[in-house]
Amino acid sequence: MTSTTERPPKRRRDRAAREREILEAAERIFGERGYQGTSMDDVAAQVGVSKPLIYQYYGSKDGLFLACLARLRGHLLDTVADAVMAAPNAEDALYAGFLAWFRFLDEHPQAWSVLVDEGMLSAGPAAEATDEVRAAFIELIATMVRMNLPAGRPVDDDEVQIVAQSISGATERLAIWRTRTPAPPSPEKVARTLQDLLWQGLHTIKSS
Amino acid sequence: MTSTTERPPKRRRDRAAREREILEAAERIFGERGYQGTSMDDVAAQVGVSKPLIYQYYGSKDGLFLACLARLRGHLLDTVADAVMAAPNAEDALYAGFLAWFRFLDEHPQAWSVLVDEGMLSAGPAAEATDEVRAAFIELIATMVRMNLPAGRPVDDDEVQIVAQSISGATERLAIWRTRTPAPPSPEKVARTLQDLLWQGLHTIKSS
DNA sequence: CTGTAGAACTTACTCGTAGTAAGTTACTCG
DNA sequence: CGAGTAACTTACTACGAGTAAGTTCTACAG
Repeated sequence: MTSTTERPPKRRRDRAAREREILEAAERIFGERGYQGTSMDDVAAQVGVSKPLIYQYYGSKDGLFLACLARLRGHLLDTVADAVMAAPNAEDALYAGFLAWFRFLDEHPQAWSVLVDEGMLSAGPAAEATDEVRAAFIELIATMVRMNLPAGRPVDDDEVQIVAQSISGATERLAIWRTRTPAPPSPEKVARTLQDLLWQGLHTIKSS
Repeated sequence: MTSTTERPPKRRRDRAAREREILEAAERIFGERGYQGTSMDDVAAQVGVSKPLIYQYYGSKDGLFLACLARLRGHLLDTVADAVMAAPNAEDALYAGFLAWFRFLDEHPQAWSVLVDEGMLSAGPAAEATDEVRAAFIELIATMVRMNLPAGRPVDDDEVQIVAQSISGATERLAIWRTRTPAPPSPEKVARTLQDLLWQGLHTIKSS
Protein backbone atom coordinates (compact mmCIF):
# COMPACT_ATOMS: atom_id res chain seq x y z
CA MET A 1 0.00 0.00 0.00
CA THR A 2 2.36 2.69 -1.12
CA SER A 3 -0.49 4.81 -2.36
CA THR A 4 -2.40 7.13 -0.09
CA THR A 5 -5.26 7.62 -2.54
CA GLU A 6 -8.67 6.38 -1.61
CA ARG A 7 -10.59 3.94 -3.74
CA PRO A 8 -14.16 4.00 -2.53
CA PRO A 9 -15.99 4.98 -5.72
CA LYS A 10 -15.96 1.94 -7.94
CA ARG A 11 -17.52 -0.68 -5.80
CA ARG A 12 -19.90 -3.36 -6.90
CA ARG A 13 -23.43 -3.09 -5.69
CA ASP A 14 -26.32 -5.48 -5.81
CA ARG A 15 -28.77 -5.30 -8.62
CA ALA A 16 -31.59 -3.43 -6.89
CA ALA A 17 -29.27 -0.64 -5.75
CA ARG A 18 -27.72 -0.27 -9.20
CA GLU A 19 -31.10 -0.20 -10.85
CA ARG A 20 -32.20 2.60 -8.59
CA GLU A 21 -28.99 4.50 -9.26
CA ILE A 22 -29.42 4.15 -13.01
CA LEU A 23 -33.05 5.17 -12.86
CA GLU A 24 -32.27 8.34 -10.95
CA ALA A 25 -29.56 9.37 -13.39
CA ALA A 26 -31.79 8.58 -16.35
CA GLU A 27 -34.63 10.63 -14.94
CA ARG A 28 -32.34 13.58 -14.51
CA ILE A 29 -30.72 13.38 -17.93
CA PHE A 30 -33.94 12.67 -19.82
CA GLY A 31 -35.47 15.61 -17.98
CA GLU A 32 -32.64 17.89 -19.01
CA ARG A 33 -32.01 16.85 -22.59
CA GLY A 34 -35.13 14.99 -23.70
CA TYR A 35 -35.39 11.52 -25.12
CA GLN A 36 -33.63 12.13 -28.41
CA GLY A 37 -30.93 14.23 -26.81
CA THR A 38 -29.93 11.51 -24.39
CA SER A 39 -27.69 8.63 -25.38
CA MET A 40 -27.27 5.44 -23.45
CA ASP A 41 -23.55 6.18 -23.27
CA ASP A 42 -24.40 9.44 -21.50
CA VAL A 43 -26.41 7.64 -18.87
CA ALA A 44 -23.78 4.94 -18.47
CA ALA A 45 -21.01 7.50 -18.05
CA GLN A 46 -23.05 9.45 -15.53
CA VAL A 47 -23.59 6.41 -13.37
CA GLY A 48 -20.01 5.28 -13.84
CA VAL A 49 -20.97 1.99 -15.34
CA SER A 50 -20.81 0.43 -18.77
CA LYS A 51 -23.60 0.47 -21.30
CA PRO A 52 -24.37 -3.24 -21.51
CA LEU A 53 -25.18 -3.29 -17.83
CA ILE A 54 -28.04 -0.91 -18.45
CA TYR A 55 -29.23 -3.08 -21.28
CA GLN A 56 -29.11 -6.08 -19.01
CA TYR A 57 -31.31 -4.33 -16.48
CA TYR A 58 -33.67 -2.34 -18.66
CA GLY A 59 -33.57 -4.10 -22.02
CA SER A 60 -33.61 -1.08 -24.28
CA LYS A 61 -33.61 2.68 -24.37
CA ASP A 62 -37.38 2.65 -24.52
CA GLY A 63 -37.44 0.33 -21.54
CA LEU A 64 -35.33 2.71 -19.49
CA PHE A 65 -37.40 5.68 -20.53
CA LEU A 66 -40.62 3.87 -19.73
CA ALA A 67 -39.35 2.98 -16.28
CA CYS A 68 -38.82 6.68 -15.60
CA LEU A 69 -42.16 7.53 -17.10
CA ALA A 70 -44.11 4.98 -15.13
CA ARG A 71 -42.62 6.14 -11.84
CA LEU A 72 -43.30 9.80 -12.49
CA ARG A 73 -46.78 9.21 -13.83
CA GLY A 74 -47.60 7.03 -10.89
CA HIS A 75 -46.52 9.74 -8.52
CA LEU A 76 -48.58 12.33 -10.38
CA LEU A 77 -51.62 10.09 -10.53
CA ASP A 78 -51.46 9.43 -6.80
CA THR A 79 -51.26 13.13 -6.04
CA VAL A 80 -54.25 13.97 -8.18
CA ALA A 81 -56.28 11.00 -7.04
CA ASP A 82 -55.70 11.90 -3.39
CA ALA A 83 -56.89 15.45 -3.99
CA VAL A 84 -59.96 14.21 -5.81
CA MET A 85 -60.87 11.65 -3.18
CA ALA A 86 -60.48 14.13 -0.37
CA ALA A 87 -63.05 16.51 -1.84
CA PRO A 88 -66.53 16.49 -0.28
CA ASN A 89 -68.46 16.65 -3.55
CA ALA A 90 -68.13 16.40 -7.30
CA GLU A 91 -67.76 20.09 -7.94
CA ASP A 92 -64.94 20.48 -5.45
CA ALA A 93 -63.36 17.25 -6.65
CA LEU A 94 -63.04 18.58 -10.17
CA TYR A 95 -61.38 21.77 -9.05
CA ALA A 96 -59.14 19.99 -6.55
CA GLY A 97 -58.02 17.56 -9.22
CA PHE A 98 -57.08 20.31 -11.65
CA LEU A 99 -55.31 22.26 -8.97
CA ALA A 100 -53.29 19.27 -7.80
CA TRP A 101 -52.30 18.54 -11.40
CA PHE A 102 -50.99 21.99 -12.18
CA ARG A 103 -49.31 22.39 -8.81
CA PHE A 104 -47.48 19.10 -9.12
CA LEU A 105 -46.16 20.06 -12.51
CA ASP A 106 -45.01 23.43 -11.22
CA GLU A 107 -43.11 21.72 -8.45
CA HIS A 108 -41.55 19.00 -10.60
CA PRO A 109 -40.53 20.66 -13.85
CA GLN A 110 -38.00 18.03 -14.81
CA ALA A 111 -40.60 15.34 -14.27
CA TRP A 112 -42.85 17.10 -16.68
CA SER A 113 -40.21 17.21 -19.37
CA VAL A 114 -40.06 13.46 -19.24
CA LEU A 115 -43.82 13.10 -19.31
CA VAL A 116 -44.21 15.43 -22.25
CA ASP A 117 -41.65 13.48 -24.21
CA GLU A 118 -43.82 10.43 -24.14
CA GLY A 119 -45.12 11.51 -27.51
CA MET A 120 -41.72 10.34 -28.60
CA LEU A 121 -42.86 6.80 -28.16
CA SER A 122 -45.70 6.91 -30.63
CA ALA A 123 -44.13 3.99 -32.47
CA GLY A 124 -43.23 0.57 -31.17
CA PRO A 125 -44.39 -1.55 -28.27
CA ALA A 126 -43.55 1.23 -25.86
CA ALA A 127 -46.62 3.11 -27.01
CA GLU A 128 -48.86 0.50 -25.48
CA ALA A 129 -47.31 0.84 -22.08
CA THR A 130 -47.59 4.60 -22.33
CA ASP A 131 -51.24 4.34 -23.20
CA GLU A 132 -51.86 2.10 -20.24
CA VAL A 133 -50.56 4.74 -17.89
CA ARG A 134 -52.64 7.39 -19.55
CA ALA A 135 -55.68 5.14 -19.43
CA ALA A 136 -55.49 5.23 -15.65
CA PHE A 137 -55.96 8.99 -15.80
CA ILE A 138 -58.84 8.74 -18.19
CA GLU A 139 -60.44 6.23 -15.85
CA LEU A 140 -60.06 8.58 -12.91
CA ILE A 141 -61.66 11.37 -14.89
CA ALA A 142 -64.47 9.15 -16.11
CA THR A 143 -65.17 8.16 -12.53
CA MET A 144 -65.38 11.80 -11.54
CA VAL A 145 -67.70 12.51 -14.42
CA ARG A 146 -70.00 9.72 -13.34
CA MET A 147 -69.92 10.95 -9.75
CA ASN A 148 -71.45 14.12 -11.03
CA LEU A 149 -74.44 12.49 -12.69
CA PRO A 150 -77.69 11.27 -11.14
CA ALA A 151 -76.82 8.01 -9.43
CA GLY A 152 -78.29 4.75 -10.64
CA ARG A 153 -79.24 6.08 -14.03
CA PRO A 154 -77.72 4.39 -17.04
CA VAL A 155 -75.36 6.63 -18.91
CA ASP A 156 -74.14 6.98 -22.47
CA ASP A 157 -70.68 5.49 -22.22
CA ASP A 158 -69.54 7.04 -25.47
CA GLU A 159 -70.30 10.46 -24.10
CA VAL A 160 -68.46 9.76 -20.87
CA GLN A 161 -65.44 8.67 -22.87
CA ILE A 162 -65.58 11.73 -25.08
CA VAL A 163 -65.74 14.00 -22.07
CA ALA A 164 -62.97 12.20 -20.22
CA GLN A 165 -60.68 12.27 -23.26
CA SER A 166 -61.41 15.96 -23.71
CA ILE A 167 -60.51 16.80 -20.15
CA SER A 168 -57.34 14.75 -20.33
CA GLY A 169 -56.31 16.49 -23.53
CA ALA A 170 -57.14 19.92 -22.19
CA THR A 171 -55.10 19.49 -19.02
CA GLU A 172 -52.12 18.13 -20.92
CA ARG A 173 -52.06 20.94 -23.40
CA LEU A 174 -52.50 23.54 -20.68
CA ALA A 175 -49.58 22.05 -18.81
CA ILE A 176 -47.37 22.25 -21.90
CA TRP A 177 -48.53 25.78 -22.60
CA ARG A 178 -47.77 26.91 -19.08
CA THR A 179 -44.18 25.70 -19.28
CA ARG A 180 -43.61 27.57 -22.53
CA THR A 181 -45.21 30.84 -21.48
CA PRO A 182 -43.06 33.46 -19.75
CA ALA A 183 -45.50 34.45 -16.99
CA PRO A 184 -48.22 31.83 -16.97
CA PRO A 185 -51.35 32.23 -14.87
CA SER A 186 -51.23 30.59 -11.45
CA PRO A 187 -52.39 27.02 -10.96
CA GLU A 188 -55.38 28.38 -9.08
CA LYS A 189 -56.40 30.64 -11.93
CA VAL A 190 -56.07 27.91 -14.54
CA ALA A 191 -57.91 25.37 -12.44
CA ARG A 192 -60.67 27.88 -11.74
CA THR A 193 -61.13 28.83 -15.39
CA LEU A 194 -61.16 25.21 -16.49
CA GLN A 195 -63.67 24.39 -13.82
CA ASP A 196 -65.91 27.24 -14.97
CA LEU A 197 -65.59 26.16 -18.56
CA LEU A 198 -66.53 22.55 -17.95
CA TRP A 199 -68.81 22.45 -14.97
CA GLN A 200 -72.05 23.49 -16.64
CA GLY A 201 -71.51 21.22 -19.61
CA LEU A 202 -70.94 18.14 -17.52
CA HIS A 203 -74.66 18.00 -16.78
CA THR A 204 -75.53 17.61 -20.44
CA ILE A 205 -74.45 13.99 -20.68
CA LYS A 206 -77.42 11.93 -21.72
CA SER A 207 -78.63 8.54 -20.63
CA SER A 208 -77.99 5.71 -23.01
CA MET B 1 -51.65 2.38 -64.63
CA THR B 2 -50.38 3.19 -61.25
CA SER B 3 -50.12 6.86 -61.92
CA THR B 4 -51.66 9.54 -64.04
CA THR B 5 -48.22 10.69 -65.13
CA GLU B 6 -45.77 8.65 -67.12
CA ARG B 7 -42.27 7.98 -65.90
CA PRO B 8 -40.31 6.92 -68.95
CA PRO B 9 -36.87 6.11 -67.57
CA LYS B 10 -35.17 8.60 -65.36
CA ARG B 11 -35.14 12.11 -66.45
CA ARG B 12 -33.91 15.26 -64.80
CA ARG B 13 -36.55 17.65 -63.62
CA ASP B 14 -36.37 21.19 -62.41
CA ARG B 15 -36.10 21.88 -58.76
CA ALA B 16 -39.72 22.80 -58.06
CA ALA B 17 -41.02 19.61 -59.64
CA ARG B 18 -38.54 17.43 -57.79
CA GLU B 19 -39.33 19.07 -54.51
CA ARG B 20 -43.00 18.34 -55.01
CA GLU B 21 -42.24 14.76 -55.91
CA ILE B 22 -40.10 14.27 -52.85
CA LEU B 23 -42.67 15.89 -50.60
CA GLU B 24 -45.43 13.62 -51.83
CA ALA B 25 -43.36 10.51 -51.27
CA ALA B 26 -42.30 11.71 -47.84
CA GLU B 27 -45.86 12.43 -46.82
CA ARG B 28 -46.91 8.94 -47.81
CA ILE B 29 -44.03 7.15 -46.12
CA PHE B 30 -44.09 9.21 -42.94
CA GLY B 31 -47.83 8.58 -42.82
CA GLU B 32 -47.34 4.84 -43.13
CA ARG B 33 -44.33 4.24 -40.93
CA GLY B 34 -44.05 7.28 -38.68
CA TYR B 35 -41.07 9.57 -38.22
CA GLN B 36 -38.72 7.12 -36.56
CA GLY B 37 -39.68 4.30 -38.86
CA THR B 38 -38.78 6.27 -41.96
CA SER B 39 -35.22 6.67 -43.16
CA MET B 40 -33.99 9.20 -45.64
CA ASP B 41 -32.70 6.33 -47.77
CA ASP B 42 -36.25 5.00 -47.91
CA VAL B 43 -37.58 8.27 -49.21
CA ALA B 44 -34.72 8.65 -51.66
CA ALA B 45 -35.25 5.14 -53.01
CA GLN B 46 -38.96 5.70 -53.35
CA VAL B 47 -38.46 8.82 -55.42
CA GLY B 48 -35.66 7.20 -57.37
CA VAL B 49 -33.15 9.81 -56.41
CA SER B 50 -30.09 9.91 -54.20
CA LYS B 51 -30.08 11.01 -50.60
CA PRO B 52 -27.91 14.12 -50.83
CA LEU B 53 -30.39 15.65 -53.22
CA ILE B 54 -33.03 15.58 -50.54
CA TYR B 55 -30.60 17.16 -48.13
CA GLN B 56 -29.85 19.85 -50.65
CA TYR B 57 -33.54 20.68 -50.96
CA TYR B 58 -34.80 20.17 -47.42
CA GLY B 59 -31.70 20.49 -45.26
CA SER B 60 -32.41 17.72 -42.78
CA LYS B 61 -34.83 15.00 -41.85
CA ASP B 62 -36.61 17.40 -39.55
CA GLY B 63 -36.81 19.90 -42.38
CA LEU B 64 -38.46 17.38 -44.66
CA PHE B 65 -40.85 16.28 -41.96
CA LEU B 66 -41.74 19.86 -41.15
CA ALA B 67 -42.47 20.59 -44.78
CA CYS B 68 -44.99 17.75 -44.78
CA LEU B 69 -46.39 18.88 -41.49
CA ALA B 70 -46.84 22.49 -42.54
CA ARG B 71 -48.64 21.54 -45.71
CA LEU B 72 -51.01 19.13 -44.00
CA ARG B 73 -51.69 21.48 -41.13
CA GLY B 74 -52.34 24.30 -43.52
CA HIS B 75 -54.83 22.20 -45.40
CA LEU B 76 -56.56 21.20 -42.19
CA LEU B 77 -56.62 24.73 -40.90
CA ASP B 78 -58.17 26.01 -44.10
CA THR B 79 -60.88 23.37 -43.97
CA VAL B 80 -61.79 24.16 -40.39
CA ALA B 81 -61.57 27.92 -40.87
CA ASP B 82 -63.88 27.74 -43.88
CA ALA B 83 -66.47 25.80 -41.91
CA VAL B 84 -66.25 28.25 -39.03
CA MET B 85 -66.54 31.32 -41.20
CA ALA B 86 -69.52 29.94 -43.08
CA ALA B 87 -71.57 29.52 -39.94
CA PRO B 88 -74.23 32.14 -39.21
CA ASN B 89 -73.52 32.50 -35.50
CA ALA B 90 -71.08 31.58 -32.79
CA GLU B 91 -72.92 28.51 -31.58
CA ASP B 92 -73.09 27.00 -35.04
CA ALA B 93 -69.52 28.02 -35.74
CA LEU B 94 -68.24 26.02 -32.80
CA TYR B 95 -70.07 22.90 -33.87
CA ALA B 96 -69.17 23.35 -37.51
CA GLY B 97 -65.50 23.75 -36.61
CA PHE B 98 -65.44 20.57 -34.55
CA LEU B 99 -67.30 18.67 -37.22
CA ALA B 100 -64.95 19.81 -39.97
CA TRP B 101 -61.96 18.83 -37.85
CA PHE B 102 -63.08 15.28 -37.13
CA ARG B 103 -64.34 14.72 -40.65
CA PHE B 104 -61.11 15.87 -42.20
CA LEU B 105 -59.14 13.49 -40.03
CA ASP B 106 -61.46 10.63 -40.90
CA GLU B 107 -60.94 11.33 -44.56
CA HIS B 108 -57.16 11.79 -44.38
CA PRO B 109 -55.90 9.15 -41.96
CA GLN B 110 -52.35 9.19 -43.25
CA ALA B 111 -52.22 12.94 -42.83
CA TRP B 112 -53.20 12.55 -39.25
CA SER B 113 -50.41 10.06 -38.56
CA VAL B 114 -47.96 12.71 -39.62
CA LEU B 115 -49.59 15.37 -37.51
CA VAL B 116 -49.64 13.20 -34.43
CA ASP B 117 -45.97 12.47 -34.82
CA GLU B 118 -45.12 16.09 -34.40
CA GLY B 119 -44.51 15.33 -30.75
CA MET B 120 -41.37 13.76 -32.10
CA LEU B 121 -39.98 17.20 -32.65
CA SER B 122 -40.20 18.43 -29.09
CA ALA B 123 -36.44 18.97 -29.14
CA GLY B 124 -34.45 21.18 -31.46
CA PRO B 125 -35.24 24.22 -33.54
CA ALA B 126 -37.99 22.32 -35.32
CA ALA B 127 -40.16 22.65 -32.25
CA GLU B 128 -40.53 26.35 -32.83
CA ALA B 129 -41.83 25.88 -36.33
CA THR B 130 -44.26 23.28 -35.08
CA ASP B 131 -45.54 25.63 -32.41
CA GLU B 132 -46.06 28.36 -34.96
CA VAL B 133 -48.37 26.16 -36.95
CA ARG B 134 -50.27 25.18 -33.86
CA ALA B 135 -50.50 28.81 -32.80
CA ALA B 136 -52.60 29.53 -35.89
CA PHE B 137 -55.17 27.06 -34.58
CA ILE B 138 -55.14 28.55 -31.15
CA GLU B 139 -55.69 31.94 -32.71
CA LEU B 140 -58.65 30.67 -34.69
CA ILE B 141 -60.17 29.21 -31.57
CA ALA B 142 -59.51 32.35 -29.56
CA THR B 143 -61.25 34.37 -32.25
CA MET B 144 -64.26 32.10 -32.03
CA VAL B 145 -64.29 32.40 -28.29
CA ARG B 146 -64.29 36.15 -28.52
CA MET B 147 -67.07 36.07 -31.12
CA ASN B 148 -69.20 34.47 -28.51
CA LEU B 149 -68.75 37.20 -25.91
CA PRO B 150 -70.51 40.55 -25.61
CA ALA B 151 -68.92 42.74 -28.24
CA GLY B 152 -66.87 45.74 -27.28
CA ARG B 153 -66.34 44.62 -23.71
CA PRO B 154 -62.76 44.17 -22.55
CA VAL B 155 -61.95 40.55 -21.86
CA ASP B 156 -59.55 38.65 -19.63
CA ASP B 157 -56.94 37.53 -22.13
CA ASP B 158 -55.53 34.90 -19.81
CA GLU B 159 -58.91 33.26 -19.65
CA VAL B 160 -59.30 33.34 -23.41
CA GLN B 161 -55.90 31.70 -23.77
CA ILE B 162 -56.74 29.06 -21.21
CA VAL B 163 -59.97 28.24 -22.96
CA ALA B 164 -58.40 28.19 -26.41
CA GLN B 165 -55.57 25.91 -25.26
CA SER B 166 -58.08 23.62 -23.61
CA ILE B 167 -60.16 23.29 -26.73
CA SER B 168 -57.09 22.67 -28.84
CA GLY B 169 -55.89 19.98 -26.46
CA ALA B 170 -59.31 18.36 -26.24
CA THR B 171 -59.75 18.11 -29.99
CA GLU B 172 -56.27 16.72 -30.49
CA ARG B 173 -56.67 14.04 -27.87
CA LEU B 174 -60.11 13.12 -29.18
CA ALA B 175 -58.67 12.73 -32.64
CA ILE B 176 -55.97 10.41 -31.38
CA TRP B 177 -58.46 8.47 -29.34
CA ARG B 178 -60.76 7.97 -32.29
CA THR B 179 -58.02 6.48 -34.43
CA ARG B 180 -57.11 4.00 -31.71
CA THR B 181 -60.63 2.92 -30.86
CA PRO B 182 -62.18 0.03 -32.82
CA ALA B 183 -65.63 1.57 -33.40
CA PRO B 184 -65.35 5.23 -32.52
CA PRO B 185 -68.41 7.49 -32.35
CA SER B 186 -69.20 9.40 -35.53
CA PRO B 187 -67.74 12.85 -36.13
CA GLU B 188 -71.22 14.25 -35.61
CA LYS B 189 -71.60 12.59 -32.24
CA VAL B 190 -68.22 13.72 -31.00
CA ALA B 191 -68.69 17.27 -32.25
CA ARG B 192 -72.13 17.40 -30.66
CA THR B 193 -70.95 16.13 -27.30
CA LEU B 194 -68.02 18.50 -27.27
CA GLN B 195 -70.29 21.37 -28.19
CA ASP B 196 -72.64 20.47 -25.33
CA LEU B 197 -69.75 20.19 -22.93
CA LEU B 198 -68.25 23.56 -23.74
CA TRP B 199 -71.05 25.82 -24.85
CA GLN B 200 -72.44 26.77 -21.47
CA GLY B 201 -69.04 27.33 -19.97
CA LEU B 202 -67.92 29.69 -22.69
CA HIS B 203 -70.17 32.37 -21.21
CA THR B 204 -68.31 32.35 -17.92
CA ILE B 205 -65.25 34.20 -19.20
CA LYS B 206 -64.87 37.37 -17.21
CA SER B 207 -63.94 40.88 -18.20
CA SER B 208 -60.46 41.98 -17.32
C1' DC C 1 -8.05 -20.72 4.14
C1' DT C 2 -9.28 -22.45 0.01
C1' DG C 3 -12.03 -23.47 -4.32
C1' DT C 4 -15.92 -22.81 -7.03
C1' DA C 5 -20.66 -21.08 -8.72
C1' DG C 6 -22.92 -17.38 -10.14
C1' DA C 7 -23.87 -12.51 -10.17
C1' DA C 8 -21.93 -8.04 -11.46
C1' DC C 9 -19.60 -5.93 -14.78
C1' DT C 10 -16.41 -4.80 -19.12
C1' DT C 11 -14.14 -4.68 -23.78
C1' DA C 12 -14.72 -4.60 -28.25
C1' DC C 13 -17.31 -5.10 -31.53
C1' DT C 14 -21.76 -4.89 -35.55
C1' DC C 15 -25.23 -2.48 -37.84
C1' DG C 16 -28.18 1.12 -39.31
C1' DT C 17 -28.91 5.76 -40.39
C1' DA C 18 -28.24 10.99 -40.39
C1' DG C 19 -25.42 13.94 -42.69
C1' DT C 20 -21.36 15.57 -45.98
C1' DA C 21 -17.34 16.35 -49.39
C1' DA C 22 -16.22 16.27 -53.70
C1' DG C 23 -16.96 15.09 -58.04
C1' DT C 24 -19.92 14.09 -62.52
C1' DT C 25 -23.62 14.60 -65.91
C1' DA C 26 -27.03 16.92 -68.48
C1' DC C 27 -29.49 21.14 -69.82
C1' DT C 28 -29.33 26.15 -71.47
C1' DC C 29 -28.03 29.99 -73.67
C1' DG C 30 -24.51 32.99 -75.86
C1' DC D 1 -20.32 24.44 -80.60
C1' DG D 2 -18.60 25.44 -75.89
C1' DA D 3 -18.85 27.43 -71.45
C1' DG D 4 -21.61 28.00 -67.12
C1' DT D 5 -24.64 26.33 -64.02
C1' DA D 6 -28.26 23.50 -62.02
C1' DA D 7 -29.30 18.71 -61.16
C1' DC D 8 -27.58 14.88 -59.50
C1' DT D 9 -24.25 10.84 -57.75
C1' DT D 10 -20.62 7.99 -55.45
C1' DA D 11 -18.36 7.23 -51.58
C1' DC D 12 -17.50 8.38 -47.60
C1' DT D 13 -17.65 9.97 -41.88
C1' DA D 14 -19.83 10.10 -37.37
C1' DC D 15 -22.47 8.54 -33.96
C1' DG D 16 -25.65 5.95 -31.33
C1' DA D 17 -28.43 1.60 -30.37
C1' DG D 18 -27.77 -2.90 -29.31
C1' DT D 19 -24.81 -7.46 -28.59
C1' DA D 20 -21.35 -11.48 -28.05
C1' DA D 21 -18.17 -13.13 -25.35
C1' DG D 22 -15.40 -12.76 -21.91
C1' DT D 23 -13.50 -11.08 -17.05
C1' DT D 24 -13.64 -9.97 -12.15
C1' DC D 25 -15.66 -9.84 -7.70
C1' DT D 26 -18.11 -12.04 -3.81
C1' DA D 27 -20.59 -15.34 -1.09
C1' DC D 28 -20.43 -19.54 0.72
C1' DA D 29 -19.46 -24.74 1.21
C1' DG D 30 -15.97 -27.76 2.74
